[in-house]
Amino acid sequence: MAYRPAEQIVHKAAWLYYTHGLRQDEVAQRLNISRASVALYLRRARETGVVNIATSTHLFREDMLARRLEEVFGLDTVWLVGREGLIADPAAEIPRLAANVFVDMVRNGDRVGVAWGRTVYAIADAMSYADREGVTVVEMCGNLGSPYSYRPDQCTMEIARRFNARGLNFYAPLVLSTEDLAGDLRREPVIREQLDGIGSCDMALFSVGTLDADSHVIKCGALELSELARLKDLGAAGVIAGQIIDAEGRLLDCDYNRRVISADFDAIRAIPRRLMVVQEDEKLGPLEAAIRGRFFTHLIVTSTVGARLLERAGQDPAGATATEAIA
Amino acid sequence: MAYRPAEQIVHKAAWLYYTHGLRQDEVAQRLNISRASVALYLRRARETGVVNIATSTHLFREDMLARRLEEVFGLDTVWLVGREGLIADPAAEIPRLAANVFVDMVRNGDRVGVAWGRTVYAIADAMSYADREGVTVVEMCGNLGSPYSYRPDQCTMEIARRFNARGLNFYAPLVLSTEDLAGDLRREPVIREQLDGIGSCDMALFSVGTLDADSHVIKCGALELSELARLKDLGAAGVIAGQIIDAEGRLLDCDYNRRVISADFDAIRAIPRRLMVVQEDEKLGPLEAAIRGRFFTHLIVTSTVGARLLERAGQDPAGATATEAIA
DNA sequence: AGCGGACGTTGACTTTTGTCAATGCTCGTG
DNA sequence: CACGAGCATTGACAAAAGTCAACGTCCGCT
Repeated sequence: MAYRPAEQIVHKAAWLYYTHGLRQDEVAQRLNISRASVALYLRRARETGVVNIATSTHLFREDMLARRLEEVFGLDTVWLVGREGLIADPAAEIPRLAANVFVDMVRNGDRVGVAWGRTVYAIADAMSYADREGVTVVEMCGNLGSPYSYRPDQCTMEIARRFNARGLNFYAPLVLSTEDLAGDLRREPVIREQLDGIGSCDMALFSVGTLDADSHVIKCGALELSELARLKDLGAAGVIAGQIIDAEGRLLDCDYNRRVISADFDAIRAIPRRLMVVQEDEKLGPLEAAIRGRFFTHLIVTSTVGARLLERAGQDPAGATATEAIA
Repeated sequence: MAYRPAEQIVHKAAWLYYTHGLRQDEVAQRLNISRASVALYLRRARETGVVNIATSTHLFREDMLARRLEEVFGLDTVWLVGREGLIADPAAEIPRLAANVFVDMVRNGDRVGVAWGRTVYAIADAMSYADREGVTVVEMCGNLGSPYSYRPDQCTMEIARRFNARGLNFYAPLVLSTEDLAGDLRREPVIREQLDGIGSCDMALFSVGTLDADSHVIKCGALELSELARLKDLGAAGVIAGQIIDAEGRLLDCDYNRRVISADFDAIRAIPRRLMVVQEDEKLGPLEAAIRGRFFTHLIVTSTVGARLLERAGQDPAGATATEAIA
């Protein structure tokens, strides 16, 4: 990456200020510029990721509930947003927390798969810029012109931009009109290659979708409202990377799924670190399905959902009281 | 790790201030404490690693020289400290840069091997505290009561402390009086286990030592001054983790090496990311030997040394002029 | 119970940082 | 070549953050 000389001075100012601990006026003197410029450069340094300020997310891991969830469901790490007294609405805090955790989980050279949805976009939005090197962000599902929200490819690209990374979009729609066409397309070398590339990711970021009249797959037009009832009868329980799963987390055997171009579930599960982020308390059911399908290793949810998960798994959510006590 | 309630408020203040972007007085109001306390907590948050401020090290990777070195010697990443006009003495900047790079390279759950030396200790000293989880720091060589400087085990422990990590020290001296004793000790299960654990590290940090009257191994008493001449005749070129290597980077066949308890070279090379840091321009020779022995994948040196390495490898250090131009 | 020390907290003051309108500079265009 | 748009830079002022002595509180000890 060619270095614009203008950026050089920003790096120098940031290094002197943040690493050497000089004051702005000292930095100004050292670099022969005004202090106002130093202040300006430092702001730019923070905004562009030349300087990265990360805050510990321990706050959201500190109660017993999180540890119990990790233990009971065999997860790597669980973060819970409860009533820490930080903000009125826990759900609103989730993308911010997820962005912090996500940025921390991605390192130089990583290949990162992202699925899309409202939550994922909110995370992208809350992410700080970071000066990673050699990161690749790959889309985990086909594309879709979402009329009311952000498109999957925009989502991928936005995240890539924040990591100074290369963004790889799928050259295919998420869902096609016929099974045959989807099959043909999947066999196309370009598409094949993209699908195969998902399994070699180092980490993944996604959410799980619901299946209701106002859920994402419906609203963005991937799925017809009329198909919904029949799918539910077949046992549809949630949506992962644009594909419908049953209550056990298996790919539902249905016409819709056969017309979809998206990541293979085994490929997803082959990714070592998979961060699942769920904002809404209403997604409890789909989340349980996703757990059974072993789709993720790291989880961020509200403590309400955390407690319910344990309850419904026949576990006493002991420590829930501790959570409440935090406030 | 049990959470002292006092720390909780520090985390909360840091989260609100750094992640939500509130002002100190707003944080104070939200947490029902005085603004002065908020300022205090925030400082503590920074000092203890609850908040981590990392500055990009791009500044030290920007010239062609670094890229040429990576290419010619097959290294992963090279950072060069030249005359960026930041500080008078490039060598003094190296531990600071190395500390930044090192902290960035270690992630949760990593097992990190550290060798010791003046440089490694200087790095430990310059490191910020970070709130890593599940990190283990293992000593890569036996111990030694260094009269004039820090001991290997102190070095390991200090680094562990900064990562909130577990530190594993070697339960053996670096060098013994007889070959037999060293052999027996190496075969002891406790020691065997520690030696074996080195190969399973995720990353390593070390420097290379010289062999002169005033070099580290001599000064700390590991090696007798009287032995030096004979070792040089045998082809001794440098020191890696307390062991002597020849110009080709191979373990020198000598009495001293047979009496040493330290990491096996193949185990070191089995570690995927190995950061070599060299402060002194005088270590050019030992460094070349270390390169030939493929001891490291990442390198931090002065640009003077960088240029010389290329020259002596028969490469024109083009771009050196570019380096100078930076100032 | 009384005492003393250590440590956490705060208000008031100082220093440092953020901001913004005004100015200067560069470069493409008529 | 002159002009002006757009952007970088700066000085001066306002806002925010840092500091510290004084005070309060808790806890162990006599």
